[in-house]
Amino acid sequence: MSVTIKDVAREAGVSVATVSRVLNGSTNVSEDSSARVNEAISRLNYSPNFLGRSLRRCETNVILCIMPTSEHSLYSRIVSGMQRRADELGFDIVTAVSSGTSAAEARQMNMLFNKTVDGVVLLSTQFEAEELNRLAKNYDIALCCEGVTGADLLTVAVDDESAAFDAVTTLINKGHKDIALIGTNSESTSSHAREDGYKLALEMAGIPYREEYIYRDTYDYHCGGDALEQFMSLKERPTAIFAVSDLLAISAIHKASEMGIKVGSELAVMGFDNIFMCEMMVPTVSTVEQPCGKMGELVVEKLINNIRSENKDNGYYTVEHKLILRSSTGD
Amino acid sequence: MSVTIKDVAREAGVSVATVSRVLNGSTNVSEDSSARVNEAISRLNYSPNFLGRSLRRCETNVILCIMPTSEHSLYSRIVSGMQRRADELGFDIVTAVSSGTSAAEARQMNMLFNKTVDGVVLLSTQFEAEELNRLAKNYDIALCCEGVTGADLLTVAVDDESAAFDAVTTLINKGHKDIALIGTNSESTSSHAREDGYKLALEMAGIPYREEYIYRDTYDYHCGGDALEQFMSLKERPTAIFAVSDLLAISAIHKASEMGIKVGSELAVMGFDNIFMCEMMVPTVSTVEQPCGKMGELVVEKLINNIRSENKDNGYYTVEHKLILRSSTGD
DNA sequence: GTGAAAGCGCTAACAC
DNA sequence: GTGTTAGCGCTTTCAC
Repeated sequence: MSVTIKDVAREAGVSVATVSRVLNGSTNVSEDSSARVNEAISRLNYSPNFLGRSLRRCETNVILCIMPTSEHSLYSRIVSGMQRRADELGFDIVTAVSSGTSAAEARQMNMLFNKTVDGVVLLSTQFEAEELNRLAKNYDIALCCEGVTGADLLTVAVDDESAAFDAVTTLINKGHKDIALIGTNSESTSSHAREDGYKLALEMAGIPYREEYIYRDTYDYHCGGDALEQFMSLKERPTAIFAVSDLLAISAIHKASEMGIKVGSELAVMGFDNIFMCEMMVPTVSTVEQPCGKMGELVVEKLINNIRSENKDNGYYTVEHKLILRSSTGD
Repeated sequence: MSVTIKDVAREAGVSVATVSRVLNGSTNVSEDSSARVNEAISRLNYSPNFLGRSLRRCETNVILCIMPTSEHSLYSRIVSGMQRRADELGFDIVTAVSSGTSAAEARQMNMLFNKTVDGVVLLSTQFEAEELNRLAKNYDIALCCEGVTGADLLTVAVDDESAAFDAVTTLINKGHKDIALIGTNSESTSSHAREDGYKLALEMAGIPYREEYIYRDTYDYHCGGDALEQFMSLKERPTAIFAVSDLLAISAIHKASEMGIKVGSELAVMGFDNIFMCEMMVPTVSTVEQPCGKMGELVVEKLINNIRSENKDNGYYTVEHKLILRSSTGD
């Protein structure tokens, strides 16, 4: 059916070994042979079978990126960065969406076990630290964007606590004292770290922590609006809100707008992630930007190093965040 | 290094053939052997090498979905549908992002040529019809969401012309006569078909087509706002706008809001696609919904049929669209 | 500079 | 019901 290296060899009048040498850029081939092989290749429209090659070489040069959803511009941008660097290093990136379920994630991890891919990058995971540590012993796995407490494997992420600290401190410097937090009950470490940063910022400014200014639910869109409703039902309404994700911030802004509250002047709102929508909203949304492209590049580079090397780097690499101030905080 | 079928065979005290039979659910294995093999498998934590299997079977049971961007909820939802159906049929879906460049797309198509995947679904493509027809002769390729004029291969999409016709007719039925169009100059067939639907709706209602009510640029976000500015500079401003994509509609709404124009009452805006953001905007955005999940399921099912069969189905399958009316049209 | 041949891990045809 | 073996397409050692 398909044209193989044998066909090329026959067509070029050389052995398969010579064809293979040409394919892999070996120097030990005469110009004449090389030319005849290349000619045969294009004449037959030959494309090497990577299954054979990978089986023989015990490597695929493919990295799988598993993400909970592809509907998050944060992830898309990380993947773009991964692709950029992978391309330079001769690797391909393929992605799979786990929908945040451990069943799907486990199934997709099979591609690692059955040698379909050389390594995996997890953008947020359902696996426990223990399980990850066990897996990382035998396979090349990395976390990106979202660390796991207690997991001892290659990780690239922003310093969530310090980023949240900066965000809230910015609100404080604008004169706000009554600052509410929209957090989550999820097990995600980033959510907790951002909450820690919020608390620290208040503490450093000598502002008392008030339990009624904290709303915790899930990352689901409607929770932002729910939080806002609750905050606005308080006697002492907050004048500013820090949400641990842009989507929650946007939902809160949406609800505020419905309630006739002027976001930007009457109420300041700050999100986290800098998703595209932040610029499209009315008002535009202030937020903390994660350097997605850079995170993707870095994690791929480190992971490929691990794939190629014996002694694994299981470091935790922190990348710089950046505050983006827009209309929702009156900027 | 890795544990292979041989190790399992030795451990279980049987031949590799028997292990293979157990692995593949053959009935011709005694209960005793089967039990011993399964025991050995779990004792050794064995996972079959898919490179070996795929090489031997000449199939991978993996389908690649190439998309121009992963930052479009439309595509994410299509992929979800693809995964759902693929899972039922024993296939895996992996995705790759071409960024809308033919270079990346061509590189990703290599996975088809080098046997890394069994088939490809293209969600919008840079390939010409001719090229696609040539490729489809030898490989299993399908288009989803976006057809290509003159391409004779398996395609699943909505009837863009009829969908746009319905959208514009809805505006007309609301009493609008001055209806502008935000289209594109892109080569995408869907954009053109939607423009045709717009024209047809006007024609059927006896409303004259006015060139100054047409704005064509790219799918880029800012173009919606640019269009709105131009429309509002006209002496006779349109009272309604139909945009060929939600992003363009949202951009126009954003700009209108900046200009103090009340969208929903003073100006009706209708988009296309029903992306998540439609519900998050203030006002929420009326639009035409494409049945993404269904399209994904259908295209995967048909493509797998093609992969498994000799005579290829290169039909063009149309799925039903649905109008979603929200605040931006005063609903 | 080149070819013959072994073997990567697996499945399936064949023999018993 | 089970084992032996050829061979999928490729790379790479070894010999020349």
